[in-house]
Amino acid sequence: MERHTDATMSTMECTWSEKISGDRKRAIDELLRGRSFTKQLRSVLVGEDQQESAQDLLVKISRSFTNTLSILNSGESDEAVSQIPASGQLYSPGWHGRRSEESCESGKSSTKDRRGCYKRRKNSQSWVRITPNFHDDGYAWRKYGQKVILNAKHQRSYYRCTHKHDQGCMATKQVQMTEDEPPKYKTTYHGQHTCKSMLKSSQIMVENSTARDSSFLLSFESNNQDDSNAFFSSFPLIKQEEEIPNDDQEVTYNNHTNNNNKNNSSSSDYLLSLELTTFESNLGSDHGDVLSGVNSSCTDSTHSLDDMMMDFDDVLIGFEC
DNA sequence: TCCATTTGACCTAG
DNA sequence: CTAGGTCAAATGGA
Repeated sequence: MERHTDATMSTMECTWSEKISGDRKRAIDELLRGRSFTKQLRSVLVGEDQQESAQDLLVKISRSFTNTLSILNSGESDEAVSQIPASGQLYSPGWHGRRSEESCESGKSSTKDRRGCYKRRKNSQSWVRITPNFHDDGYAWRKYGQKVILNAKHQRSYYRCTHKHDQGCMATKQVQMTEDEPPKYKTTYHGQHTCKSMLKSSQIMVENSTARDSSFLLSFESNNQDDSNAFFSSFPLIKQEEEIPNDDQEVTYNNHTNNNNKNNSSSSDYLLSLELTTFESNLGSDHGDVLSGVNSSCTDSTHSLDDMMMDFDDVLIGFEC
């Protein structure tokens, strides 16, 4: 509440529904752009269009979806605050990455009293990586905690991005040694890096390509059906993983929800994630056989590009209606 | 002095 | 109520 900027204050005069419809239109525009880029990409992939590289188009598509999600997130209710700050606010001084203050705001004021004030990320996106040795993913991490975990032999370490405070980067990770023999390191990533020191994202690609590890598991998790962010936020990472053919690596996409019955809901977000997951999987050579079918509808990874475009169109139609 | 890590307290979700 | 996630004071190393 106190976090409203002047700009948002001024917009409060217009009705909520007006704002929603404006955001909705912008979101649709973004999606339409994405669709256009996707069609171009299809042309590139089938050899009709040599002017633009598939990689450039992928970047554009990814950006389009990110913009869309930012728009949609910024239009959400006060209750549902985006995990991904809208682009314009990313490095604003007022944004410290902690949304939880609202829950602690009432009555308490001293900084000491605010210890532990946070909201546990119940629905945030996460992906897991298991490596035989401690994995340096190239980002600057700072350890902020360590806990003994029930039924686990080893403690779990908690890391956040070093740039959390100066750039509001909300990426965190947890590292825990498994009880395997030999022990492995299970790293669970939460959130995406929004900091500018993404200097090493290319390094991540290189690391993966060199793949000194005989194998690792990478699974993307979204525990919330609304959390389409999860999928899109990991977009760049998925792309990087997919780009380098590596027979040894095992990639598993998880799009599981806590409630099975939620799968029955024909949420557009969910559909979009599914189809694009399939789409991505088909992009990088033959990963079709690697894609483990967490979702039954996803096991058929042999859609033609046209089929996927049709599905994509359907989704957009759903949005427009 | 600065910065990263350690560690116990604190808070929330389940 | 408990387990897990986060905070921040204390501590240590460069």
